[in-house]
Amino acid sequence: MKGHILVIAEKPKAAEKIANALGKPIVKRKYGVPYWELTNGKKIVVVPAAGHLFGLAPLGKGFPVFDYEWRPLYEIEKGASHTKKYIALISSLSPGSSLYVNACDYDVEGSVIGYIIIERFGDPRRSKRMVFHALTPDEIRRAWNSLRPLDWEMINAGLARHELDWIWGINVSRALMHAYRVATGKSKSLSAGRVQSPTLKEVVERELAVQCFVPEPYFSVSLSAKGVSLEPTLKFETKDEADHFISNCLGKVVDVIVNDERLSPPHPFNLPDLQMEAARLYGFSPSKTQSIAEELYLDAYISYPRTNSQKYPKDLDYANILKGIASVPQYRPLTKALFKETRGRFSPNNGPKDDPAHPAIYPTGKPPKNLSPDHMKVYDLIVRRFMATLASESVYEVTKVVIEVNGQTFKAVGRRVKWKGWTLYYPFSAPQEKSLPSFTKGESLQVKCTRRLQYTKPPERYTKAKIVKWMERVGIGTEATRARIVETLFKRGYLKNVGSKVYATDLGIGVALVLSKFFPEIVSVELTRRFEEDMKKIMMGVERKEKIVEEAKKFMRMILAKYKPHMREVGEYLAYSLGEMEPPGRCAVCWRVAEEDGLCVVHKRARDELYAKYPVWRRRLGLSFEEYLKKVTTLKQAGTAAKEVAKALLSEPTFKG
DNA sequence: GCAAGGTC
Ligand SMILES: [Zn+2]
Repeated sequence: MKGHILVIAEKPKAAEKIANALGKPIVKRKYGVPYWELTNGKKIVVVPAAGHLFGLAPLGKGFPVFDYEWRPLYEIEKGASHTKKYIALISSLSPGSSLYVNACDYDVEGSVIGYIIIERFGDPRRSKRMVFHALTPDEIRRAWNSLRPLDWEMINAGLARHELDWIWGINVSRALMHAYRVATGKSKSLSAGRVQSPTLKEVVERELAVQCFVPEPYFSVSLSAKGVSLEPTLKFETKDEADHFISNCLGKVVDVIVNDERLSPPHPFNLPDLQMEAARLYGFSPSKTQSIAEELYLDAYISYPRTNSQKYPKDLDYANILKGIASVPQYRPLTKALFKETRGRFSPNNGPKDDPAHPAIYPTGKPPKNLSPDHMKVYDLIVRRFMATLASESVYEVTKVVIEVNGQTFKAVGRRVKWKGWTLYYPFSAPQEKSLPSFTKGESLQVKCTRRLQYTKPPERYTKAKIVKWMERVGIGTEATRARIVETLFKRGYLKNVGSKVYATDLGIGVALVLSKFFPEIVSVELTRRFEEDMKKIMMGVERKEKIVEEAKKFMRMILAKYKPHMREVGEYLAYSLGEMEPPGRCAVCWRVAEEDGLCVVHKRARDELYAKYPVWRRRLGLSFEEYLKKVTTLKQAGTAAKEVAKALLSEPTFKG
């Protein structure tokens, strides 16, 4: 066969590794993009993509819209101008190729990235799929020697994912924007989607739970002996019950147990864990941590960061990486200790989580140079975590003193380090040490009992990092997209930050309510499960992509037909949420539109909570309803909406007279 | 102008 073989990689770094594994390449440049040429029996040209180079775009204007086509990303997306040079390079090197090899990551998106390129500039009939599970020389050569036919099942599953997300996202977004325009004559960027809308709903639900929260009173009794607090703290419903307990506070030490507690090293970092730790320790937002990690990766300090894996690659050269790390003075004592305790035999504490295309995050060993303080913080987390995953268990001597008071057992716990193990390298999640005074088995002692009137706390608000973690837990979005989608919700004005805490705005609450009513599917994580099942069917060959997409269009037409008569009503509701229009029937407490009993959704929920919690307060504290409402208005634990309703009720004639 | 998904 004449002509060269064109190998298409997903990104420049992968292209370079593939070329180096297949022979002795010469690196060339065209349009500012590197590519690699080599001879291995035949002439091989390895070219990089930069992720997706093409995307779906509508054919024609209007709403609803069901016609679309694949177009170059730089034509349809702001901020994608860099893709132009990659497309130019690939289109210029494609003619005359005898074979096209899709060597993108082995997942559905990689299959789509390579396929669209081949379909545009090459020929699917003269194409192969290269399947590798790590970018190591051996694995790449193995994959090269067993090229597979084009993977139509994965391609079609991936194309279906793109089309389904587009059909749902674009149409429901336009449904919101058109409603707003019908009502106000103005235009505004509003959006909805399979991933962002369930996330918005979750944060809005938390917002309402906090705003409407009415605490419950209880009496706590905390115990201490010899100045050490005992666990657990007791909770009583009434003062009498608590007083009954503290009337006799004589304790007896029934046991003193000394045990070794062994703590396993942490798992290797995947992106969500890194984002969580950087947020916990340094207050970094997930998108900030991600962009720093991406820059460290592009400068070759760390491996690929957009991964869910908690497993290092099989034949990673740990010793070599550690030698590189040792060139930084502050790490040298640590690498030395690690070589000593492992005797150079490294076995990481790999975790359970996997990724179809990339291993866990690890440092490459390249000595850091001129890193900004923030880059250094993320780099430091990655290096220390890497060493900790290779280190031994840490061992604590744990002393448990069991004390009986009034027939109930309590304990005081002391903790002392016996062997630091992994906490030497990664001290950020080491348990606190605590020393105890001496207790003797059989000893009688006076226990100090303190009774306090306390109030239950509202649920905690999300931080950006916790939202990303929630998305991961319920299985929506990917490592590459979660942080960005959270930022999108902020950009739309649906969410805002107060300090590090996330609040839903009135617009966010309004959009979530509208979507829940008219497009309940899009605010549910179940839509993602349905997409996944559809993709599985396509991959197994039991269903055709065309049929799945047609069904989605049919369903969308149906729900949009039901929605259309309500457009003005929805648009006005959004305008009320933005404070741009005055609702005809206002909430008795705020400016929102009244839904029921003269109250908006928020204040109605707060009122229901107030009525539901009163019996508890009457029983426990013997308060009248009026006394209860007055008390609620003074509590910091109570939500703002709950306080507002309590004040409104107090100003009613019943209480005034 | 809107999604979610890649990656610079
Ligand atoms: Zn209200």
